[in-house]
Formats: sequence, structure tokens, C-alpha cells
Amino acid sequence: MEISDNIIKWAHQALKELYKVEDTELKLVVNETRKDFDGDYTLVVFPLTKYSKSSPQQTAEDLGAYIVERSEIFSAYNVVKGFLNLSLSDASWSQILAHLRTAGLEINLADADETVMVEFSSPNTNKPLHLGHVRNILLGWSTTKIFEACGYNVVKTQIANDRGIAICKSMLAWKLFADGATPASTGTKGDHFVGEYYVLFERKLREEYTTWQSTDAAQSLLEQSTDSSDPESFFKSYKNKYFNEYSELGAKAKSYLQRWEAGDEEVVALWKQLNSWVYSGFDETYDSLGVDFDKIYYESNTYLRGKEFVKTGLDNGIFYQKEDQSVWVDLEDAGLDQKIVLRSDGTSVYITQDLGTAELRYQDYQAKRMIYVVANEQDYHFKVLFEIMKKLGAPYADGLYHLSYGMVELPSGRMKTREGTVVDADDLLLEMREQVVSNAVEKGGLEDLDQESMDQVYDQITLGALKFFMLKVAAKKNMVFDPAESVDLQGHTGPYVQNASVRISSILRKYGDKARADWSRHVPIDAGKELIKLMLSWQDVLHAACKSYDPSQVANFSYQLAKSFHKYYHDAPILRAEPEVQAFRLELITQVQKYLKYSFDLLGISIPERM
RNA sequence: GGCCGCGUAGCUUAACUGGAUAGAGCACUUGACUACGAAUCAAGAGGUUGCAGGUUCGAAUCCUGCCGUGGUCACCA
Repeated sequence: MEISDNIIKWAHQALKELYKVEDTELKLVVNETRKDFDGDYTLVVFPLTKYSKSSPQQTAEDLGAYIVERSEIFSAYNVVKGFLNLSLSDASWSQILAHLRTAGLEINLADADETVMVEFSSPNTNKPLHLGHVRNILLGWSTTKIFEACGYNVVKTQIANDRGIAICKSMLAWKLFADGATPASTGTKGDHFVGEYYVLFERKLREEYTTWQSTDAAQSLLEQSTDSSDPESFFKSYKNKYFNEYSELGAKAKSYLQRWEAGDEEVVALWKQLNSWVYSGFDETYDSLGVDFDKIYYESNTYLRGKEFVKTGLDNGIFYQKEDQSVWVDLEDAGLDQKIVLRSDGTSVYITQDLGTAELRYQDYQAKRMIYVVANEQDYHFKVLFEIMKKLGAPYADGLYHLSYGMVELPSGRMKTREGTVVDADDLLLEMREQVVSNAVEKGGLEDLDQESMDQVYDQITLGALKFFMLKVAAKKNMVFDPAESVDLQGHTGPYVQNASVRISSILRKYGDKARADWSRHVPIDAGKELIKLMLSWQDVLHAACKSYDPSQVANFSYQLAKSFHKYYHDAPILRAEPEVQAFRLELITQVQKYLKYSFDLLGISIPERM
């Protein structure tokens, strides 16, 4: 029972009878009526005047009279300019409520047995997860829930970037300076432990570099440089080259990388040791965020893949080889550049690996759709990747989607490792939880719960606050994360929505199992009508969220519903109402809670019974 | 500099993808708790939707050009 579809159907019928319009494809727009006008739903008639050959007002009058006379659910209409406002009849409200009791929360947008793969998180294994990862993880998780709700089989995956120079830096620093320390011996979470050695490496390297800058060799390089007279900026831009050509630490780290690629036993064992520490740390963080994965791919297993792709691409003439043996693809006809896909020494580059991984995943799951949740700094990379896939004719090429999201910035600007402004995921959760506990203690009311139940409620509120804060903003926008504001539990927040449900639980608990009167003839107050209309729009919201890969639409829905409920709660006494009224209201808030819980579940947020 | 995003109240943001007088939250001012739970509600103030053109019945939304801002332009990942 979709009201807007219903209106469109009537409008088409009216157009046919009144104006002999046969075009059933004609696109009509129906909105919910704005609050300042009478009515529940509004049909925009401006585009129809070319058929009616009369003014917008007259056309709307004609359509309104036609529909109200014949339809049972609309009892009145009014016209403002070219807008036809239709009002639902008194009798239809309880019918719609009855309908909502059994209406499905899920929809089906998928082909039979259609699988979609969602990649998210995808961390480097040399340091802990931070705020940026949190946005990624929450977006990815909610996306999987939304696709499941739309009938897809979903495979949650990530690629662990577990090899490369970064982890080698941590390995080397640990080897040189740790003196055998472990996460267990120091009481440190594994990923933080390894991260500390990465930071230590960078610090030692900086010290080494500073010392080197005053050597004769460095000074003569500075004098020879033409593009920069200022020593500070010269050495800043020279750092990479220093690392690669002069640095002792750099040379050692690079030798680790080479030995790793050669399968050197000692280095591989060290690498495994550090990574295992990191994974156990990540697992804790994922666990406290309430997320998990079906399948993890490791870069160390896949980074050599993709070469067969390059070969077929060469055979098909899609790629070409330069004299130095490097392989390239020309994407200029698609508005992109020429891009290298294989180095002159025959080794893979980043994109080669992604080509191979996509193919591997397709072999594993036959998913014709793959969603990559990756920050927008890689927009260009994914354009190139998808374009290459198309050229290669991969059967899943059209189903590849980059769910690009904006950077998370702090009020002071972008997070910078150098300046120590990176917000650690675990620290953030702890701080927010402290705030939640202190608010709850001040507010009181949970004293009779045992410690375990109380802890669970605190966790639910903490995660509700964090997840809602991050998911309410449209993914592609950069967002400003204000730690102070994020722990605010009032206003446009997760706890505000949770509180609506908690209030409903409280009423239902107090009412108990007593029998309820017949409510089928009751007509709700305005705030109740608002709730019914909102719930009726749910399937459209879910549809749009899925089509646009956008959890923020679900977040906005739940907030709207909670806000309308809080008003209803204020306007409509329930336990003190007459039996018939009471029964209607109990049913209404039962349904509201169902929609609140379900929409929040799609955001990855659970709702407590008390808070 | 080329290419790709993004500019909405002091701050954080929404607007059903072209529809009515641009909605909310925070902060600010004011009112409502011997209560179905005040993590709430109600009211006030706050806007030339970066600027200038264009497209049409109608533009925050589409087009063009500026301005600001971020990202990206490696045989790094």
C-alpha cells in the first residue's frame, strides 16, 4: 500500500478520462504535503497543463474532484497554485496502521540469489585504527546491512595491507630497540604495540636525517640544488631521496623488504609475529565496534596476482609494452591518462594487484557487484581500475562501485601523524564511554541493574552516539569530527533516537499484557498522523538508501521518526486515555518502536530497553 | 597548472534528485517536571543557499564563468 503510487495511478486514470492522455509513462511527482498547508500528500500538476490546456489551478481542481469522488482513501482536496493537496479520510488512518503491523520492513531489489561483495576497513598492519578507519568501517557495515535488507546475499570482506615498507619499518625498529618486549610483557594492545615501533622508527630516522644534514656531503648537495635556496624546504623535499639513497635505517628497512620478498625465513618469521599481534589488536577493536567479516584477503597473498591479466591485456592489444618492458594502458579515450600496469622489472604495481584481487573474488563468490568502501583520495585510482576492467571485458565490470567518502577532519584541521593529532579508534571509544557513564550516573535510574546489564547499556549508548554521529552525514562529504560535540547526547544524536524507543518500552512495560480494546474507528491526532505517514515512507527510504549507497538516509529517517514520536509522547497521553484511544496509541507506538529498532539495526546500532 | 569533489544560519548539517514561505541540531534567550522517564517538549532570534550570468511555469539542485577550499596528478600503496 504505497500512497504515492496510489495517487499516481488515480492521476493517470483521470488524465486519460478527462484529457484523453494515453501516456502511462508520464512521470508524476508526489510529495508529502508541507506542514504549512492542509492535506497529507501533494501532486504537482504544473507539468500537466500542456495536456489539460487549462491553468494549473483548474487542472488541479479537475484532478482533485475526480480523485476524491472515486477514491476511498482520500476525502478532501485543496489547490494552492499548481499544487493539489489531498487529505486522507478519517477511516484510512486505522487501516494504514493495521497494514503497518504486517507490512514487511525489507524490500527486494535483487535478482534471484544475487550476491554483492562489500570491501571495507582494509587497514595497513603497521599501526592501529584511527578515526578515518572508523568512518570507513561504519559506512561499510551499514551498507552491508542495507543491501541485505534489500534482498541481496552480502559478503563482507577486507584486504589486509600486510606487506611493504611500512611493516618493515616496524619490524626493524622492534628488532633494534625492543629488546624482546611483546604486547604481553608490556601489557599493550597488539596493534598499538606495533604502531609504537613504527613511530619509533620514524623518530630515529628523523634524528639520523638531522645529523646527516650537517655533513659535508649534504651541504654540497644543498649548494648544488637550483630549485631551492632555502635549506629547510630543500631538506624537506629531499627526505624521500635521502631515505632511499643515504639513510642507514632506510637501507636496513629496504633490505628487510627484499629479504621478505625472497622468502627469507628469519624475516618472514618476524613479519608473521608482528602481524599476528596487530590482528589480535584489530580483532578487539572490531569486536568493540560490533563488526565482523566473512572473508579476509591478504595483500601478501594477492600482490603478485594480476600478471595474467596483463598478459591477456597484451594479447588483446588493450595494453602495450614500452622498450624498457614496462606495460601500459591508454585510457585517454575515456578521459583518463596513460597508466602503468606492470613495472619494467616485471613486478606488480598497486593497480595490478587490484585487478588480480577482483578476479580472485569473482572466482570465489561469483559476485557481479563489488562495492569498495575507500576514501575519496583514491577516486582517480578507482576510475582507472574500473575502466581497465571494462576494457578487459570482465563480466562483473559494470557492477563495480567505489563508495567514496570524504575525509574526517578535526576542528583544528586534518589529522596529521607528524603532529600527533591522529584520533585513535580505541581511545575515542573509551573517552566517549566515560562521558556516557558520567551522564547516566548523573541522570540516575539504572541503579537496580546488575553491573553486567549496566555495562551493556553503556556500550549500546556509546556505540549509538558514535555511529549515528558518523553515519548521519552523507558519505561523500568531508566531515568535521568534534570530539566534544560527539559525546553530546542531546539533540540530533543516536541517544536521542534510542531514548524514544526506551520511552516506548517503558509504557509498554507498564501497560503489560492486559487485553486491548478495538481501535479500528479511532482517528489519530496530527502528531499521530505524522508518525503513520513516516512509517509508510520507510520502503521508499530503504530503496533510495540502497540505490544511492547512502546510510545517511536511513539515519535521517530514524531521527525524523524519533523526533515525531517525542512530540507525540508529549501531546498524546496513553496510559490515562480512554480504552479505544489507548488501544490505538499503544498499537501506534509499538509500530514506531519496530521501525526505530529496524532502521537503527541497519546502521549497526542496537537499542536498550532502559537507559 | 590539468583533472575530480565540496561551498547552505556563528558552528554541525537536511532538503524525497527541478517543486510551495530552504528544514533540523548545537550554542544563545524564554517557558514546561508532586510525570506514560526532562538524554524530553514548546516558543524566540538567527539565511541574498560563495559570486555573476543562463536554461523555464519554477533553481540550493541543471549549464557557463569566476572566487574559496580539499583531494589527486609516482615504475608508492
